[in-house]
Amino acid sequence: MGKKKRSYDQYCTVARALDVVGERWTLLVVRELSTGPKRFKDLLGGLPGIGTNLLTARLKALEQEGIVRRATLPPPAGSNVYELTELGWSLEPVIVALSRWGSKLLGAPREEDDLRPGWAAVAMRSAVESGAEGGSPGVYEYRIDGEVFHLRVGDGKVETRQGAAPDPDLVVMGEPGTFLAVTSGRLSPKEAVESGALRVEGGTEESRDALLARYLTVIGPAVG
Amino acid sequence: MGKKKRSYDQYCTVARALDVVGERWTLLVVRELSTGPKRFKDLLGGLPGIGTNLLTARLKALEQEGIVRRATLPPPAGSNVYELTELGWSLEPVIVALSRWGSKLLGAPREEDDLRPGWAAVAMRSAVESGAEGGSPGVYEYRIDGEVFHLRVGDGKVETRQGAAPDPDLVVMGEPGTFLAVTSGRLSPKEAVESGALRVEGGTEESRDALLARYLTVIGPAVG
DNA sequence: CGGAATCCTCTTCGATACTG
DNA sequence: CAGTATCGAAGAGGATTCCG
Repeated sequence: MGKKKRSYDQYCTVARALDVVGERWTLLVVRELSTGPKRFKDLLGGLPGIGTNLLTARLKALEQEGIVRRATLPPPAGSNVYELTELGWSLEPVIVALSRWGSKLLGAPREEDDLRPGWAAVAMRSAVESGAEGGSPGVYEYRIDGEVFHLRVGDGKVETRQGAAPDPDLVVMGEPGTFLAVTSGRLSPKEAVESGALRVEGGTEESRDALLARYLTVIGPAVG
Repeated sequence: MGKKKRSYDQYCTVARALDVVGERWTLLVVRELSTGPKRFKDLLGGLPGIGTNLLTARLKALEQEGIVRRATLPPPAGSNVYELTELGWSLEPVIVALSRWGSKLLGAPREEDDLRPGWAAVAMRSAVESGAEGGSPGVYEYRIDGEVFHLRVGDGKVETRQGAAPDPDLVVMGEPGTFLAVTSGRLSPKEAVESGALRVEGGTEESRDALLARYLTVIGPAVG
């Protein structure tokens, strides 16, 4: 019994995209994988509220569409993980556009809201000025509530990945909520640093201010 | 009886965006309005398969979120229409990103697919090179299967609207399928014009080639 | 014309329990 | 750890009806 997938049946680029990634949870799975490969369990942790059956179903569908692929991490890890294919990575602009738009709506956290460091990392990636994609190259490490990410800007590309950077220009530390307050425009990066809500390390003592200045030209509120 | 809206309950910019526009049909309603205000009946026509009850529900939700507003067209039309608010228009990058990604997936039309001129117009808008948003200003009129749209590029903005342009630089005519073949990269604009699948008018006989050349620098396949 | 409301069926979702 | 299985609840789809 081939369960025919539900489709809008419209010969339209937008509808076709939504046929594939428009179902509930699907783009959030892509969001989780947009910082790097993850195990089933990690995905569950980053998607509170999804059922195991639904996550399985979404991953299976995404694999079938060529957006996600299963892989085994090189030793010594050796874990089975899910990762984005090239087609999957090409959804980045969609995630970024949604994140930038969502920044406008993001007020203060609500009582019932969950919050994960990875979500802050995704928001910070979308806060990189699109004009900066050509210039202002650099590698910035984020330590958010114990989890580590890095943002790499250069060669016309911007990427955020889980894990430490080999040799970051700058390290920025803080709570997830602080990073999100910055991307949503409720807190300026400058203020955040001055108040100590964000701590900055890296470079020599003399170069730190210059590095920070450069970093501040790269990021900005995602709103706008 | 406040039916509490379903939410991901994540303090995340992407999840917040999807809380608001992630439901089935919602972004397609926005797509329809992205070429200008429309009456309920026109929306139904542009969204084959949606029920009147569901369209009503989506419009009501969008209105409540401040994305859509009801308006009355100035005389002599006087129709009651739905139009995007400023917040609604700011969803353009999301529609464009989805359209560009969907262009990769769009093969030949399937048996069961519907096809509307407006969908081709949306795809053509997303095919405008992002680099062109600063330069190459111009107004291009599309006549697609009897319906008229125009694309305006300039001042760092790109917009497609229903209706004729007052004084277009160029008029391009053709079937919806042809426009979509161009945006999906299966047919080069140059070939389309040379084969007569797209007809071009406007300018003087001497300036037409220059205009067309300029137009071709503005658009390109949305894929990529 | 421009919706809103109702009814019924089907699919999808969400939560939990269970298994290799 | 990585999923399957199951089942009640919610949402979607389609038709039809009602209302101003």
